[in-house]
Amino acid sequence: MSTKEDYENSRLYRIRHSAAHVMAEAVLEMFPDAQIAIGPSIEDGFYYDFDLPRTLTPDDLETIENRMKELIKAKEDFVREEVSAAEAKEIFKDQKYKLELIEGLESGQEDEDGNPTDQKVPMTIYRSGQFVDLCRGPHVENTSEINPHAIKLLNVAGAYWRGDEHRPMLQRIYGTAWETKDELKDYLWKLEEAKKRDHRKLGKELDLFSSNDEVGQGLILWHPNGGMVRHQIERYWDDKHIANGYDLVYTPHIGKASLWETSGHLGFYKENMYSPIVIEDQEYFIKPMNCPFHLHIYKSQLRSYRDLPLRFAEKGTVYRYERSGVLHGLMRVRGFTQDDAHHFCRPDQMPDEIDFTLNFSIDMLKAFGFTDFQAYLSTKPEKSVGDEQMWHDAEAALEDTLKRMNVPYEIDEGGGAFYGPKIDLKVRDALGREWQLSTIQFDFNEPERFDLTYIGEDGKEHRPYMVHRALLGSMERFFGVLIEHYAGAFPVWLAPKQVMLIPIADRHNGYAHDVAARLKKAGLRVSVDDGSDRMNAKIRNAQKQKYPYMLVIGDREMEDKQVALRRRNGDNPGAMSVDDFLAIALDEIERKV
RNA sequence: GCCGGCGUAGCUCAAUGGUAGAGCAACCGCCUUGUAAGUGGUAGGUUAUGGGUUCGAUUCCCAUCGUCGGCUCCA
Repeated sequence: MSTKEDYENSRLYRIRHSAAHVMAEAVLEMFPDAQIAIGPSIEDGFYYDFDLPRTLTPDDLETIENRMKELIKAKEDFVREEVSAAEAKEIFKDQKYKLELIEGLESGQEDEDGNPTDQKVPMTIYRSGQFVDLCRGPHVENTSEINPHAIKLLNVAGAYWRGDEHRPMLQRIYGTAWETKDELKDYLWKLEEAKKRDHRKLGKELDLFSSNDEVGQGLILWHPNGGMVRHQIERYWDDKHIANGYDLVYTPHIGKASLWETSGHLGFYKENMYSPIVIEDQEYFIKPMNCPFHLHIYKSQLRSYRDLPLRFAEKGTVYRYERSGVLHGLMRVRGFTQDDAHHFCRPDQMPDEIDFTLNFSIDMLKAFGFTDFQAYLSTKPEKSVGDEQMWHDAEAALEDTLKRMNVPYEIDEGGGAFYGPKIDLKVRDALGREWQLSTIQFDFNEPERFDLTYIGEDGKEHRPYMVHRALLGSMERFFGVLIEHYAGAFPVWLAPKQVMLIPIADRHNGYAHDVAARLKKAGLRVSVDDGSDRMNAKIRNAQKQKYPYMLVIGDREMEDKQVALRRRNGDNPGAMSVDDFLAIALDEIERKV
């Protein structure tokens, strides 16, 4: 895997950045009064932000793309020039966003994209054809290095100037660029493939879940098929937790305002919480997190150092206000169930506890078929509680674990929660996309606020350390990721329906039902298609529903007391005894393949 | 929340300023079938909701709701 720096030094990066300039040139030809903002390379492509007199249409994109191809063929050189602030201001005198960037550069506080920096960047411009941009580069030497058959404009979207919602909304054109036509083709294929795997589409096709106008946005209805997958996930999860020193707990969905005062949520998290409900003159809030309840379970009795670590786990359903525009299928919802747990331990146990948690997390994700992980260590944010030393120690402890366990990680400076630093784990799915699932978070805040203690060896009260963690993240998001990872073809152990029996003619129905009963008794999830369709149609339907096993039953099978196995991947092992099939199925379930 | 697109039958999608159409699914038949769609028929829509323009709106305009692509924010 190449790093970010490698990418920034790559030819592809220069090609994309240069393509962004060419695009801006084409747009400026079309709209001479356009105000241009910034246009960098990004993963898989580039964009440029514009302030235009009217909104762009898909037709405009085609026009712009065609013009770009002409400009590329014009073989224009990219010419770099270093300029003074005054010269820059003269060149960009009609470009208000550029002038703003120039001021930032001049102050030495910002780079040419307006990001804070502590080193003063020399002011440079790049010219290509009629176009000139304030830009650090680098670029290709000449537009001819951009392959006109390997670029494509993808879509237009709104984007705030400098990503700030209080500033003007600009129009952003996204494009992609590659070195060769084939690479572009591969990329577009990947986009198509991603569309096919979209969990929202598969959720409908496989009848897994839905959401509904009348219920409310961001609130998920799990249908029987989705419910079965979830049940299997949860069953495995429960067993694993019990086997690994966790206690399962259950807590209510609402709690009194004073609870959330104590926890600090009303101080730090209120904008994500729903309005209170009033019961007998007392305000109650729907929980956005489970921790305060778990803390009270801890506090329900005196704890000895011998009791620690304590691990309370709960699949706790929480509700958070999310702005309507951010909701997305199962990935971002307003009501979700976290696979939550809180660990309480002595300070000396903390390193082991973190090691354990990260290990457990990775094992859990591996069981579901994820093998490629990337960790992010998030450090102290601006708004935070706890003293510097605690933060430093905790961050060091987390980092030590990552190093010990050899998990590749990046530091997300200032990305921690207000109450402590955290490790987030992202998994890479079958298409190479990253999803954030696990999070392991230190908490300096709540043990203090709730005055948690344990009695130490010395007979005195001590403050325990606390870790929050969610491994799958939330059942909703995890399910969404699972659907996309497997394109709906879940491993047998998770598949909502495992076996479809396909009698060829009506006279085989009785035997098919007998076989079904036998398989059900062995614990398999079995259906019988005893309708009047032809066998071919029955197979097609079962394939589309992604049944892992189809068992065809005709005269021969009935005669020999067998079943003819067909797998959803098209493999056709043929006739075998019911016991042989059962052995295969149960083995694959056991091995989670 | 913001910018832009979209909302027609359970699903996928047509069509038009003048009574809304197909395929699949559903239902009722016929066929009794050997590894991805046998066949005939029936039924199904106040064109998301509420206003407005118009002789007439599903089509044009506005608002609301939902949804999609992004931005910002996150499990």
